[in-house]
Amino acid sequence: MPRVSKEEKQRSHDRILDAASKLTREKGIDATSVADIMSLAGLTHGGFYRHFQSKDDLVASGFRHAVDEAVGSIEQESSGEQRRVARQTYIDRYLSSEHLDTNADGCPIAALASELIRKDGRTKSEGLQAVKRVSSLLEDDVNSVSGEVILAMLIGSITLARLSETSEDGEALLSATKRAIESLRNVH
Amino acid sequence: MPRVSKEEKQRSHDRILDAASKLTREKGIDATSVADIMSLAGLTHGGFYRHFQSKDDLVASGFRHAVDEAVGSIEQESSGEQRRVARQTYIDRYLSSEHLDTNADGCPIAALASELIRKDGRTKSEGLQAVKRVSSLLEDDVNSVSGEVILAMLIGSITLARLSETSEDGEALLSATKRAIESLRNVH
DNA sequence: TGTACATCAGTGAACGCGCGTTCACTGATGTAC
DNA sequence: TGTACATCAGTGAACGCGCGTTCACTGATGTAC
Repeated sequence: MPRVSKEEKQRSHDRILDAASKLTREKGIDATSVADIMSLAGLTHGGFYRHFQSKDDLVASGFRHAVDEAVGSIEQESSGEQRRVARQTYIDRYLSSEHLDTNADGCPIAALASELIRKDGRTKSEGLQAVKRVSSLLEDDVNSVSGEVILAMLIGSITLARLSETSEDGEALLSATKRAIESLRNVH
Repeated sequence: MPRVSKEEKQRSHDRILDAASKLTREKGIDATSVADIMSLAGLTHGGFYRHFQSKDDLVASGFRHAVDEAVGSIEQESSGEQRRVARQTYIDRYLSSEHLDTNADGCPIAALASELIRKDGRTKSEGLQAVKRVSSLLEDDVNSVSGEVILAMLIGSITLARLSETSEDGEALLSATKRAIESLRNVH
């Protein structure tokens, strides 16, 4: 059957990126194999190296892809009221019960945090950049609570909520975190 | 040379537990092999199954061991002023620059969070219990901010601090989190 | 526009490697008399 | 207390397996004339 057109190759490339981005968030980086990813993308593992240099390369690209999807559109809202609304929407979605069950489509930083810490090279660097991007998105000009602290609360909260015994407990924690963030905003 | 006395076996057992507890926090669960652990404990891998039923069994036990070491003594302080002091000491140490660099001796929940979420069986259950124990330790009777929210802030904060480009950035985030926790305490 | 040929996306078998686990073995420890 | 024997902690080779990566191959795509 092969070879395949340039357009078809680009579509394959995108599917591999999507598959990697979701599978790594769902099962973790180490537990996701190249063959799993290719299979989800509807291909066999042998063709992988026509698209990426290595698994590490794909993981870094897949992570970046996930971050772009999560915050890319919000970053466009350059300032003022629209930015404020987008930020609040982001927080509300982050602390929603949907985000609690859907790791595969959820925040890539939260999903991969303890693996990212131990990575190096491009994957680590994409992790650092992601934290910066989301932090600056959450930065609020009118008061002094930093975007990084808010992000820490979001990540810690969704992580612990996923380590709760029941989804009710998890949702209660997410709500409590939301109230805490609002309290912090009103302090200064 | 073998066999070895009961006391000697107990010492081996403890060394294996210690080694597992540190190595998994340092390198992650999947990236730590049974042979690595046995080697750090001064033994060869073959003897492992005289001590534990499986790697999973050891990981769960090692995690429990780490949690006991971290909070066991503080849990003894049953109430009142001593408890309050112990809790503040815990938070100060958690948000210290020492904790930033020493993953192997640091909070096991933060070190393994995104791996624990995906585990099942005893390891997952030890993770759930650990969150409960540390949360209730951080619960403050005099005001309404829950222990779980504080723990979420601690875990999110140390994780992001470890994903900072410089240790100065990391320490700044830890300090900012400390101030945020104090603000929350004074709100209600 | 049509033809001849080079390219290369995708396939599936194969590679070397490290993993968790098993096993035959050793010899000091523990126990029964 | 001393002796004979069973137990079993620890060793190191071996197992089957899945992994990331490589490779010869196929045949449609892309290109040069």
